[in-house]
Amino acid sequence: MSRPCHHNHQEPIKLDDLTERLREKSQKITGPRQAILEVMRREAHPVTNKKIMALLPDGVCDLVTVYRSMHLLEKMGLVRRFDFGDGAARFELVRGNSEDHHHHLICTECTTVVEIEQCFPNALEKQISQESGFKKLSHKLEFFGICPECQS
Amino acid sequence: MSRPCHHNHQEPIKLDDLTERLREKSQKITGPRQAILEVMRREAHPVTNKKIMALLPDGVCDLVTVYRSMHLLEKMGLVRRFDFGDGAARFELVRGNSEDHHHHLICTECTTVVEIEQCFPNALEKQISQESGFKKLSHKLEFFGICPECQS
DNA sequence: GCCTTATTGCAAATGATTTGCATAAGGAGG
DNA sequence: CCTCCTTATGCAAATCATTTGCAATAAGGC
Ligand SMILES: [Mn+2]
Ligand SMILES: [Mn+2]
Ligand SMILES: [Zn+2]
Ligand SMILES: [Zn+2]
Repeated sequence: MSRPCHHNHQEPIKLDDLTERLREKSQKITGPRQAILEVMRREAHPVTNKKIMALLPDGVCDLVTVYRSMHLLEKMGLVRRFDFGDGAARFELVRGNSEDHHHHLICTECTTVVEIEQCFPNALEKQISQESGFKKLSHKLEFFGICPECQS
Repeated sequence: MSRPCHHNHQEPIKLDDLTERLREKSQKITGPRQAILEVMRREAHPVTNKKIMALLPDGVCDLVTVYRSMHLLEKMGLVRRFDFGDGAARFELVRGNSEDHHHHLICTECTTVVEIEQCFPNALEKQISQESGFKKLSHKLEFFGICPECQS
């Protein structure tokens, strides 16, 4: 069983947040962008551009617009990009503190995804930074395995 | 400064290893495969197919053959695949115990690579396995940062 | 409403990786 | 060595995700 979720899954101010931040940069609040954010809010796990497109009401916009919008939302820090190792990028809405980050556990059989709260220990990352002389360390970490369903 | 390297960088039996394993599966010991392995032995860090192709003596083989060979070597456990987040797969020769694995620290400015010995704590991975019910856990982990050279 | 500027759609370009298929080259057996 | 069967390779073309160019369109400040 998994522990209580630490992420803030209900945060109704996201659309306003978008509006606000877009205005600051004199970017426009368009139908596609709002619709995409609506889709992202409903998703519990990272989704691909293609999937986002499919979840959008018919005719909202072109796939290219989804790509461009995700780049924008990523740059604005509203979504985060993940890589599950199949060639397609996935995005997840950033909820709560944008400093936080988390990882995933993906079933290699059925691609079921579980949100993971454990993270690479900060002390170890600091050690790596010191030993290497590198600054501004970050990491990409995802877990793979076989889910209960697929173990039969 | 980095610590003494724990990897077995001089292991002259690799080609025979290849020969042996290939024979077992009635696969052929071809020029391209031997040449590619020679290239891989000289590389300290993961390299892309394109780079391998460039490091090969002229006319050894086609890029497609490099792709196919790397798939084979990977399946045979002689090389391991890495993903540094730019769309190209990278491969590194497996030296020493094939159970071992390690990670990398990549400079986001100049793509300098440092081999990292720290790994995600086994205890934590076990905990994740128990909490999720997933089996056969593994993980993909790479670090990013700015190298000393690029910090100016 | 008007005007400037950002945004979109659509077609086409990219780049990495894969596939189809006819030809070439291993290597077991003689 | 020579033969034969099977695996490997080259080359061209196909895929797939993602990006770009450009003309047409929509936002939103005034
Ligand atoms: Mn998540
Ligand atoms: Mn390495
Ligand atoms: Zn599963
Ligand atoms: Zn650097």
